[in-house]
Amino acid sequence: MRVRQALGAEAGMEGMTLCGWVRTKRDSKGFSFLEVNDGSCLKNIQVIVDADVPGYELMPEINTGASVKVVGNLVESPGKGQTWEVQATVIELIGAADPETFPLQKKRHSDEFLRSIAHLRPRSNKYGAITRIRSELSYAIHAFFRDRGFYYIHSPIITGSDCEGAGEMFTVSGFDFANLPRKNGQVDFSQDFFGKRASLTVSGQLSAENMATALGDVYTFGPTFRAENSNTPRHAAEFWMLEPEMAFADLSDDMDLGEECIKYLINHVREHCKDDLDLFGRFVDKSLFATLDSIVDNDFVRLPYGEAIEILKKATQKFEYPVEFGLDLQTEHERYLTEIHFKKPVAVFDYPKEIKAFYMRMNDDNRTVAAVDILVPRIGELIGGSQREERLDVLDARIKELGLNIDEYWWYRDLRKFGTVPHAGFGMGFERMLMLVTGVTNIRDVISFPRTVSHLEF
RNA sequence: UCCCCGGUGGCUCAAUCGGCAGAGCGGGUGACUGUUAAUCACUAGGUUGUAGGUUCAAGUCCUAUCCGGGGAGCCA
Repeated sequence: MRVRQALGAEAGMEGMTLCGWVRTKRDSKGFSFLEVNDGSCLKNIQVIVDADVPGYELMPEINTGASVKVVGNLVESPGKGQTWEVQATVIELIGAADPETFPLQKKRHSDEFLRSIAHLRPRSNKYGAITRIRSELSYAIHAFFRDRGFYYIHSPIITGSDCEGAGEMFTVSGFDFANLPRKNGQVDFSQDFFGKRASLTVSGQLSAENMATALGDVYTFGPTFRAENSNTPRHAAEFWMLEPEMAFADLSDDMDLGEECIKYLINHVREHCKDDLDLFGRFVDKSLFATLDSIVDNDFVRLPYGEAIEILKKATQKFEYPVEFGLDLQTEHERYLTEIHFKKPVAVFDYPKEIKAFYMRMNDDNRTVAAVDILVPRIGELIGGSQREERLDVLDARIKELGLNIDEYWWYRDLRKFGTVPHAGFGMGFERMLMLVTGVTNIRDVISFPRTVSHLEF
């Protein structure tokens, strides 16, 4: 039986067995209290071990961090603070934890220290809670899209395409690095495993677009990799991204989907992770629930980029970076829009073509493209999406205009040659969604084993 | 990559003008027949990130370097 089930019991029971890790022990003369946690929920269960219980002689070794097996009876607790407790009939020490070297105390630790013991931090309340919420949020993504008839597709992790167009890539190679084959001074990738240079994917979008032209509505949800030297609390070299793609859909459909998705995910974890989420509302961000309520209860603002520029120009606040049509919005501008001007999520759309990718659909004005960024308070850009350019001639013109090698895009162009359809999609950073939901401010704390610049431990 | 702040016991921090390195928690030992961050008593624990330098004297000042945090850029 797991702690979660025991604590939710309707009636007492005899002869139950629980396994878990000791969070704390309180000794008295003749008996001990153990707080046992098994990871199934935030709460511990209190176990009373009397001196005559078999195994009591090992109590000096049953310390914080030790794993134990408890056989006993679930009874109503006479003490305050818990409904149920376990009166042990047998206590078994499975694995001891030396109290002099076990690093987790029952008192609160700093996030920085816990990052240095990432292998043990899931045994703390906060990181156990994050891990459970992360699991539930993943499930919610599948539930949301499945309900709407989307198919979950698996885009490749290894890609031979250097045209995904979303940042620096990690090279994947089978070469012996001490002895790289070279040709004309350059590394000769034709001799490598794939016969060409291979990389870790930065986005599943092109695959998703491909599959949408056959299955209609699809989504990818998996790891992506960026070799960018960004050192911030919002970036990791390996992170998970959700990328839906809809056939026969335009930018307006895309914004609808993004808004609906964000609200659904928040509602889902609020309903299914109450205890865990409550910890964040109390200790991590006191305004968390007010923030989440305001996101769920209000319509997102839909703001053309041109109007966003006008609002920023009229702002009394001084910005460090210039505001001008044609320039990208900086962090300070995004925060002004979401946190000061509108005080809620803002979907900025129709960006100048110069600052957006080649595959985004050209608008009739010929100077903007059908792109959207959904900005949320504190996090900034949570979703980046667009309607894709489905007209072959326009796509080709953009590829040439940007000086890209058109031959590389042969299969992507084929999708426009054969039964092309308007389609749209977006990418959502999964960790950023988790940060929004929990109020956690550092991405390293919503990934169990974060990979960031010069950090590859655990 | 750039800018700012920090690094003192296992953890979280203090140490005034450059003048005896301290506390709480955690650990150990003991007390306690229902505890709840248990309580009470006693106790151990330090080359102040590292390498140089200035000084009668450096945790404190200077130089370099490493690590951590925050902000920015890049982006999700």
